[in-house]
Amino acid sequence: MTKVDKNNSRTRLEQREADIIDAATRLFADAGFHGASTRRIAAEAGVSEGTLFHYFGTKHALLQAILDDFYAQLIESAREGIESVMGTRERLLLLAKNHLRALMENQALMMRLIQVYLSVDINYYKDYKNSPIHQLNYRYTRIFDNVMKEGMERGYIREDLQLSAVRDLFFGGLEYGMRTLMGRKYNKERIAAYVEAIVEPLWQSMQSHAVTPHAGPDERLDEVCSRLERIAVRLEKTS
Amino acid sequence: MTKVDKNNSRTRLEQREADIIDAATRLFADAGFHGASTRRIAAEAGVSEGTLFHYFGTKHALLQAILDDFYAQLIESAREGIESVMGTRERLLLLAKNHLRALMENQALMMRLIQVYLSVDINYYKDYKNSPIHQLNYRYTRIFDNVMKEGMERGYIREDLQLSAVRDLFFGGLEYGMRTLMGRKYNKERIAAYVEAIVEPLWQSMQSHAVTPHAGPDERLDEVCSRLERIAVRLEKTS
Amino acid sequence: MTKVDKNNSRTRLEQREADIIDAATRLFADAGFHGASTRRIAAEAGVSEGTLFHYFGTKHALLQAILDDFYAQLIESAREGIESVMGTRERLLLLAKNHLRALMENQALMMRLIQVYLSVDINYYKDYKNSPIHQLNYRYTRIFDNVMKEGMERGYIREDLQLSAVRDLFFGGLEYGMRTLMGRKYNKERIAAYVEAIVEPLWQSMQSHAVTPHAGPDERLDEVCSRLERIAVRLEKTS
Amino acid sequence: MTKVDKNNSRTRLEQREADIIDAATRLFADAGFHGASTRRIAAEAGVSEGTLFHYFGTKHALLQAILDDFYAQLIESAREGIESVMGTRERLLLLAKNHLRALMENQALMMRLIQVYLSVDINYYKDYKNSPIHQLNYRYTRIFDNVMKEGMERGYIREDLQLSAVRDLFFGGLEYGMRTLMGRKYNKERIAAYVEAIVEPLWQSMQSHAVTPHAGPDERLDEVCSRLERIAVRLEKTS
DNA sequence: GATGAATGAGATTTCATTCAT
DNA sequence: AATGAATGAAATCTCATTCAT
Repeated sequence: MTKVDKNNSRTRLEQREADIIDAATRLFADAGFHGASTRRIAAEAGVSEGTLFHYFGTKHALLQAILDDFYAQLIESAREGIESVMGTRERLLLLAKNHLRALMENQALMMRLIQVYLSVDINYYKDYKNSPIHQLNYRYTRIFDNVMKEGMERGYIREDLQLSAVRDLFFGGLEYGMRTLMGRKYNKERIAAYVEAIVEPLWQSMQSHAVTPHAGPDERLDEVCSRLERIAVRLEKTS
Repeated sequence: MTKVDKNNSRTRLEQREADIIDAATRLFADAGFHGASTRRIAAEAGVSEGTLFHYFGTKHALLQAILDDFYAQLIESAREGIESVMGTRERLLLLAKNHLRALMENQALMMRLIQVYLSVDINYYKDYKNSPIHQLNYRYTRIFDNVMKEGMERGYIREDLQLSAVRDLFFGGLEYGMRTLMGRKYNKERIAAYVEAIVEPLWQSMQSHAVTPHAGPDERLDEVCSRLERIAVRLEKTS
Repeated sequence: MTKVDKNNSRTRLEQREADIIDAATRLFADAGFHGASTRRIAAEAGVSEGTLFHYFGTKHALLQAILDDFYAQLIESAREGIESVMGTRERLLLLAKNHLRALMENQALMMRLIQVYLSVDINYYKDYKNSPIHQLNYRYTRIFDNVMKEGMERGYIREDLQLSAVRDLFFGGLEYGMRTLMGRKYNKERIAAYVEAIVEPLWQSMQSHAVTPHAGPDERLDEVCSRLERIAVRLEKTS
Repeated sequence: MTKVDKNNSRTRLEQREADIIDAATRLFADAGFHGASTRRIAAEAGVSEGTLFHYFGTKHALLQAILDDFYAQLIESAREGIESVMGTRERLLLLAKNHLRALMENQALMMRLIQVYLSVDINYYKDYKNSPIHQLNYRYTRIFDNVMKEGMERGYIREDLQLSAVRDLFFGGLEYGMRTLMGRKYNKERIAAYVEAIVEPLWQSMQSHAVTPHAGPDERLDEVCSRLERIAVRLEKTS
């Protein structure tokens, strides 16, 4: 009986916490961090404003909790995903889909906004490197890194890639284009197509280019061309 | 004399406008749109708050003016840049450098923030497509598109690329990685290296692989030769 | 005990609300709606500005609350009054006294001002007919109407009166003259005298004029005079 | 030449003054005294804000100038009116029509508002009695008083009337009911009907009842006869 | 633990008025 | 005489946070 009570009350606490986080996520997504007042959040969560602060202390801490949850889910689904397929290419496609889906389900241009917001808010977190948001993001992108490293070890992709650059292209590309997808409803096919379009060029650049033998002469030609072009431009200007 | 007077007073107005825009840009960059109060902005610009509103009407309008200025410069320097070199690869490197330099000089993660902010602020601009910020960004990315299209036409790069995806990778990759560069001071060499690392994989994926080995360079040589011949003719005439 | 506590706290809320309303009424009366700042009102009520808005939301809502209270009292005392006497004339005198007393106690030229103000503020209430103030006033003047109708039914006054015109004369007359009374302190005798002076002419016009025997010849003469005068005027003009 | 110049410039000054007054009247009527900014008024009048203050010194002074003009016209048309007819009743009808027309043409619930506003604004004019608006109103209502006194002297109406009360009923009744007429377009017939409805009860209460049976009509007949005789003489001359 | 009344600092914006030109 | 840029005080309202109950 006591145990049940305890369980119940703990469950009730957790439920309330979840309610608040849900409401806050929804409202942050709608109106942005500054646009969503704690009063409104509390009302939508069905608790008093006092309770909200009782649970989370500050509005920033509430945001942080949301991001923790968000990244936890993101990381979990990403991990599950890559264990379900073997090939590097398939895994990248899966990571990309997972990423986009998570962002869009959370109307997450706004998640991005918050992310950026926090990273910029130097009054709050003095430097990005040590900000909690950076830590979370780091943990998350490590999954991508590991997929890539395994791909290199197994010889699926070139070993002379600059990992950080590819990572930037991967996540940056996905998110930059997402704005175009936003507004429209979440749609599995469209996402799949978009993900392919983003991953395909990256994938090609990851292949070992052993096949292109003409490197030597080509490079020479290339350089000569550039020099000639520069001269041409200069001449055109002066004439 | 009167004319000088007139000039002076006009210049004074313009100077004040510029002062306000400068101060606002700085503070928005430091603290974000909501974090920078108009009072603070006015103080930093050395004018009264009344004057600020005399010039810009609303805080949003001030932000808009900043973005207008920012994009105007961005577009101008981008245009100048691509006219100074001929090859697609060189042009892309130049666009990338220009983009990063502009963003970093303006501590522009925050510019990005605003961009995202506005696009999200659905209470303010009901739909992203018609928002002023979208228009500006569209005009800007057209420059990239044109470079790519010309590259395709001249055979420097594959014609079966999905332009929008490459564009997303290009700008998204640059901006995603920029956060790592931020905080540190603007540094020409580091930027150049970073830009190469981002552009290189993209460039490789743009090449027609193996199947069309020599096409590129040959055509390019041809064209350069033609131009040089034409210039030679002109030079012969003028000299 | 708990009940008392509850009562106390509820009473405290009500007390605060009453304090704010009192202060606002006083200041609106002194300086008009625009002339009384929320800051000043809050200070006079002994609460913070935040609290004022916590209770009433907007300044307009505060004004509305005042008017609601004011009319509620006005209506209640009017109803009580007419039930305490029987004759139509006595009832009218009572209504008039009640009206004047309420207005003067509330320094209510200003109440009138607000009333007019609101009805004119077409930016706020687009049409007078549906404005809250009109509704209140309508409910209030219905009391007068009912007294009159009953008087007609019972034969105390003529039945061919145009009710709306008499109503306008009654309330308009009272309020127009009130300005003269204002400034001086509330004074029961003076008010009684003034009320008599206003009601007496109206009362006479309400009597069935059967008593005036000479009506026949007089009216004829009267009409002839008017006709002749009109002709005279016309002739003067044309000549 | 100089004189012409002077005339021109004086005319131009007067024109500007009139422009400002017109614009201000319109805007005050639309939005109330506080709702109409000097900036807007200046813009609508086609002058600079500086000029507005150059002419009128303060916003309150501008309002005062408007009221001066307004009452001047009101008084003039009232005087003209009562000279055009002879009978007391006709004169009262005429005064009433003139009053209503002037108010409605100026959307003048608002004129009334200002009037009340000023009289209440004790921060501005410490006491109503000495306020300029009171002076104006006093001069205006004197016209009514004179009509009444003449009517008494000539025996058209009872002499035991309390003039101030009748005056309050007359103007108060007209203005109280005016709100009902507002909103609808100015309409001659409706106004005439309304005026009759207001004046009729007052007129009845002014009649000497029973006690002074024949006094009035006789005198009146005498006078009309005299006038008709005079006109007859004139007509004989002209024909 | 939960509440919600209370706060006061601060936000954006408006406005009548001044004054150098 | 005319301008309109400049001002700074003040206005309404919002908000995250606290604290007594």
